[in-house]
Amino acid sequence: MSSRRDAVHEILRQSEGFRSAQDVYAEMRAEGAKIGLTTVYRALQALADNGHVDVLRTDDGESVYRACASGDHHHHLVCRRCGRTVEVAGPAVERWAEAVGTEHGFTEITHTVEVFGTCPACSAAAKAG
Amino acid sequence: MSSRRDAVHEILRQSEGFRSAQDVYAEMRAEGAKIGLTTVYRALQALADNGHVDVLRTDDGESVYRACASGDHHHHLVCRRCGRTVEVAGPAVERWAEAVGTEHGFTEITHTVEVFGTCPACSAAAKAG
DNA sequence: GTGCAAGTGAAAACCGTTGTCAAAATCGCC
DNA sequence: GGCGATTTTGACAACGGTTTTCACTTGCAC
Repeated sequence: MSSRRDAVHEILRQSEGFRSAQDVYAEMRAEGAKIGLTTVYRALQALADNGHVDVLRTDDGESVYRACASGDHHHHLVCRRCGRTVEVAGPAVERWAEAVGTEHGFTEITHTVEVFGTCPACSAAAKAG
Repeated sequence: MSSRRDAVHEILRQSEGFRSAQDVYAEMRAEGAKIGLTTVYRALQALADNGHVDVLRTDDGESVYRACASGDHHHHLVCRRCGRTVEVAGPAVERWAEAVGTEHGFTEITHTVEVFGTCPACSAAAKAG
């Protein structure tokens, strides 16, 4: 229905890593798209609600979004320099989280797991520079 | 040196779970302490920098702080209702994160892992209510 | 007491995000 | 195609947590 939402989704699909709302907005405007910041936020929220994109919070409280290949539950290995992201599955971690929770009598266990590092390209660049 | 910072630290020590800066500030004022919000923020940042308290971000972007018993690396099992927190160690998770990173050629691997659930008291209360 | 560095806090600035509301686009129906 | 109803859009204002600013106070050395 909404071409704007699709446009936002498309930007994320073309991105290697997580992008912030402001970032997506800036890129769309730079490409000449006529879109408002409000609409970008709404599109991202809607996409996140439908599970079409993954959301996480950066250390400084910004929400960042990514169109992930897998719709299933998975985690991310994110380069802290360039933001490039690899989707990773971790059955062991899922089990561990569940076990830790039930062990203490907790129910309805959920968890957040993110792995950060410096990707090969960036560590090479750092060494060269 | 600063008695204010100690006071802030003390509030956290007496708390069961993570507390927000505003929350700590409100409590101190309620107790009659003469302190400014600015100072609370500064104290919390300093404590976090020195590793005396752990920090994490809530889903709505607020920073929350906790004085943890262990100075070592550990994770948290947090009740999503009352905020009560249990410190948990997860050697398996540490290894998994490291392995996932190196497997993709990433270096300087770090990770964030938090487990959320409903604690026994809160799930009992929910059932009763 | 004097001088200086560090600490403090009220108020303002900041910044990402969310709400408001009128204009514009789209849909359903004839 | 025409037309009213509904949805979407976006400029702008508000919001809320955090950070900065800056003048004032406090503690310490001399």
